[in-house]
Amino acid sequence: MEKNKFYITTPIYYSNSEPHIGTVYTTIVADTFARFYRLKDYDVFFLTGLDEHGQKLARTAQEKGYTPQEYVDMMAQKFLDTWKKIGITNDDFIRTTQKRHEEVVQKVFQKLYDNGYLYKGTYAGWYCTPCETFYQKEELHDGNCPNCGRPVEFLEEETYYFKLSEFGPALLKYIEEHPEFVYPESRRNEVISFIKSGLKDISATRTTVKWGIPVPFDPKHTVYVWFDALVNYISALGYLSDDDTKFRRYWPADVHLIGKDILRFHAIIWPAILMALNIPLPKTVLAHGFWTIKGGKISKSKGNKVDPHELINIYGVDALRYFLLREVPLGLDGEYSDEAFHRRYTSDLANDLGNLLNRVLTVAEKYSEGKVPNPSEMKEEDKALLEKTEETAKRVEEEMEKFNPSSALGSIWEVIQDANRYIDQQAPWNLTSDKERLNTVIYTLLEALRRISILLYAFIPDSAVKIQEQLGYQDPQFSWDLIKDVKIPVGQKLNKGKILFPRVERKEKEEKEEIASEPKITIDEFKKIDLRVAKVLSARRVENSDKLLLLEIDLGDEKRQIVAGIAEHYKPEDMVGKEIIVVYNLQPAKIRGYESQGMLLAAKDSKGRLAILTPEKEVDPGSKVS
RNA sequence: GGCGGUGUAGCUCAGCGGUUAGAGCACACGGUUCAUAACCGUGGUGUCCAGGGUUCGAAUCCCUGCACCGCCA
Repeated sequence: MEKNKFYITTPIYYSNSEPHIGTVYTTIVADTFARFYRLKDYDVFFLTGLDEHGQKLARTAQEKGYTPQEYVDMMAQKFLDTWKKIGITNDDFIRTTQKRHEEVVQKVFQKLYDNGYLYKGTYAGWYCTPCETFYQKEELHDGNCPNCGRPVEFLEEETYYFKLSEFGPALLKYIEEHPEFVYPESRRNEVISFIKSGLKDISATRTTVKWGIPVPFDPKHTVYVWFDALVNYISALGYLSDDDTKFRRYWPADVHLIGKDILRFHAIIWPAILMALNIPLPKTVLAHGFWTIKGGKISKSKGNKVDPHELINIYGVDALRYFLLREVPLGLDGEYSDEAFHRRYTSDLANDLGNLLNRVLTVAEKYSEGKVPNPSEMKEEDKALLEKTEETAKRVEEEMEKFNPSSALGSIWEVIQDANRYIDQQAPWNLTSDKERLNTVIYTLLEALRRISILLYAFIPDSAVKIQEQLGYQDPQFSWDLIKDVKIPVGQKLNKGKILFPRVERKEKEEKEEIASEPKITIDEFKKIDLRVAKVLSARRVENSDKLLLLEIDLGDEKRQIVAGIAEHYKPEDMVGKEIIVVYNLQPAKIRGYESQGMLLAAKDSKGRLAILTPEKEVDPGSKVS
């Protein structure tokens, strides 16, 4: 009988920036599902890759002094290195600059054109040259760019549209008939209400972007990156190419794992393209949440990023995998904190699991010569522990089918807790006068650990392997069937090794940084900070934010806008006309969609009162502060 | 502004019409010594956001308000 297949994808990541906690999260989750279904003997195909086209990327490459191709090659290596380090078991790595991909995109594009799903039109909008972005009239702020506040110009560009508007009813019908198509349900509702609000045709080519795939029937156009990127899911399988065996074998995808930010592309536009191509839709689009830090989004401009490499260096790959998979149910946002990470590591991995392995092997070393002992008849409590592992296997399967690795891990930890309880209750160290019973207890524990290692394999593979090695397996064996059928061989020599999850002393680093007071800086370092007096010309609240004000300020020779987190303390009208102190040479940052070109200085006391710094008497705007 | 979600123990969350509201972590006490100061047991705390309604009965259903979040415009 032919094996069941399981095709899972991650989005292809934009190679503009290096792997970060978000991309690492997505990839680890996908890897866990891939490993899990391989354990269950499915024929798994796990795809990830990179999105390497687009204007933004070409510009970044240029800024860094590379050709676009050199730059994406370099970035691809960084991604591959990271995936290797984390133990990602992808079966292919698609890059949109690969010929195999470009050819398929062109063929797909041609096919859609031939079938009448693409038509030539013009794209009209207000264009902000510095931001290289089109806006619709409603998006503008007082007629200016909502991003940088600068004037925009009305432009028209020739483009080919994809007839998305035709697919609304068919998509709705499909989603209603396939409740598992979008997951979790809250996202499904979002998709439905978006479709019901009416779909518009969507621009699918650009004439101004050169770093992209040329449109075969009109080469002055390139295919818009979103289209280019989506096709990766079938181009990697060889759709419309000479050898399409993989496409025939694996399509449709079982799971497109994505972040919630790209839900519309995957749950609306991509299915519409597939319908236009007359090929089946993916079974499930699974949208996960974001990681936040102290309630805010993780972003470079806030400087609150989490460095996955650093966590791996301190705690190990499996700790990172475990934390990301366990801490938060898939689909919800999760709050990252070093404390939470450390707590998970210490209490779950070190205390519960690592310590269990360690104490069992010590007992075996002391009381059964470091070998798997020969058990005599098992009592109820022995059988109960082993049966629990089988029940847990079923529960893990159920939870994974519901896309909930967090709960799956929760149930595995119940077995680990049971095993800890079992060893306490049986107290093998008190059984030295009853050798038969002692051997049975030790055997039961070793066998339970063997089973636990298989339960854990998809989630924390390195540790699962290490557990089996310590149980004396030369060549660790992982297969879901082995949870019940096979028993650990009597007489097998155990191989107690290093502590699985050694305790990590936290705080050292941070305490040094925080408590050892702030380091002194030199006068030269201080001089790097350019402080200026500015006069507030206008102020208004930033929409959807209680804390932010958008200030337009006069710096003598120039005007700037800054975003300041003072709205809870100052009303916009109070600010107008005030002179403030700003950091003039601060790297601009985008906050809530607005570019902040500086930072104002203010003092906050422990009671939460906030006071803005202002010159003691009026001086000309633009004056330097020193 | 529209649609949707969330608000439960110090923290993270489960429960979503029916006995005295639960789990993990944290905390306290006890046990244990095989173990990574680990493990096991016991224990407490909750105006279940606020107000109103439906019901024999509501954390659970309905309405209103507040707060936060998401999607859209």
